[in-house]
Amino acid sequence: MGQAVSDWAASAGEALREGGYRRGGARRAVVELLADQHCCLTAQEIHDRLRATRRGVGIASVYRVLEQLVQLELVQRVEIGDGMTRYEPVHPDGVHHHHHVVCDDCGKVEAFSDDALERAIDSTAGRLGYEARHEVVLHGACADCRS
Amino acid sequence: MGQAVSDWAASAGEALREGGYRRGGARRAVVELLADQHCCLTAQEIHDRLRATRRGVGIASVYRVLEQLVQLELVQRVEIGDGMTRYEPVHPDGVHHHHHVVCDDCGKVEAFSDDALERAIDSTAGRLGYEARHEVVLHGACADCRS
DNA sequence: ATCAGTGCAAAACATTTGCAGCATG
DNA sequence: CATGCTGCAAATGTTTTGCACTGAT
Repeated sequence: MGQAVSDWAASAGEALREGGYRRGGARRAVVELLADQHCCLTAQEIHDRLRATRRGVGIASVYRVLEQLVQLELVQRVEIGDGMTRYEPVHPDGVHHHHHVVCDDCGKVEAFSDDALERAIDSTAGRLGYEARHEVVLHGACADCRS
Repeated sequence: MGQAVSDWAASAGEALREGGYRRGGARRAVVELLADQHCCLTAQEIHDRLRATRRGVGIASVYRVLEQLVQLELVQRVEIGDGMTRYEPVHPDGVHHHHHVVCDDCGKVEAFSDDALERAIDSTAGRLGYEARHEVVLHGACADCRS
């Protein structure tokens, strides 16, 4: 995982530089935090973690940086239906590509991946004439909540 | 389509009656509007259409009725990543079950369905121990926006 | 030095809730 | 005629924006 993490931080840094962005403190802090994540975080969670571990970053800057990263396709939005948008790094070449299962009782979010599902989605997207990124969200009750 | 539409309105009416709900004007208006839809609408769109075509229904009532219908599993929420929740009727036995493709340029939302994709999702959900409802959203650029 | 980047506070939205009056069963 | 339903307005929670100041190049 260390490899992919630093890969992402490196690509992100390069893309930002090429985009003409400066390496301000807030942007760097958000990128570094995201590089350590493998699953999605809300803007508020990012804000809280940054306040806890290093110089705090204003929530407005968190949103601004996330928006820029989404535009550069370095980060993708994930919506699981609880009114808050989550964000997670997108690794090049689909590495670490995954989807999410949400427990509608306790709100827990887990990641999963499945090759057969990916193939089915690719073939469907092709049929529709979209070469597209995609998002699958499963909703149900997790093992803990069913017991 | 006429068949499924009236089926849904009928099931909805019955479920609401059994749930002990009264047939107030706002609830009836929202159910009737939804019965004519095959794809998802935002609360605001529902509010606007009701104001245009019949006695207006307060936006608060629109949200209240939608919440009740979601609880009764007559309606499901759809999140396509633009900050607004959409709602669409759920037909019994998975009839008319579908997913959504969103054009990230113009915002157009289209429905699609694909049996192979459904089978892949069912099998994946089973493997994860979730018997779950699911939602697939494809994001890309539509034919119009690419030309 | 310049101009992008940042934090704060205020604004803008989507959604929810309190409440007093209305209407269904 | 009692209680659920409704609309309005206010509250809430998330995300965006205005603005003056800071800091990277």
